[in-house]
Amino acid sequence: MQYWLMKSEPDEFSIDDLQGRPKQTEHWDGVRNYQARNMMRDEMRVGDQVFFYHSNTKVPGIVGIAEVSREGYPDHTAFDPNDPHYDPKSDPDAPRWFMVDLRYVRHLKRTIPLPELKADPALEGMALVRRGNRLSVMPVTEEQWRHILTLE
DNA sequence: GCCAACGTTGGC
DNA sequence: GCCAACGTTGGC
Repeated sequence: MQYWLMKSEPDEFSIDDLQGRPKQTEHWDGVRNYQARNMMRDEMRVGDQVFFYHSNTKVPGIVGIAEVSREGYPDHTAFDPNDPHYDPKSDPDAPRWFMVDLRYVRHLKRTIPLPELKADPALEGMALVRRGNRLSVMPVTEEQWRHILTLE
């Protein structure tokens, strides 16, 4: 069992959107960063637990939990010229970008705001709180996972 | 809306 | 292979 954190702008796709999808499941498309791509393509496994993080919003923070329901497969939005995430360099025969499917698990009892995560000594070293971090998919250790759940 | 941090692109 | 220019992310 592995743990992850994935960011989304709630104006684009929120945890409420995920909860409202058929089977409470949606594919996580549009990631165009190689580090994040590699984790989705190579490392994430069905059943892995994911913190759902809202970025670029009034109160950025962890809002809930999802789980991986399908392992990495090609991100088809890269093939569609009409899609905002279109990438002409991604070929269906040699896809450059990958995604996973996530299934909604639950909301946290409250949003754990970013400043609180940053101020927490137990979370020092977590990728999320490192300066200038822009990764949209990152690993979370089991210790960090458990600790964050004590904060809700 | 501003802007720091960072990744990518492309000229050389 | 270097690095300046540029675009994007995302907190504030």
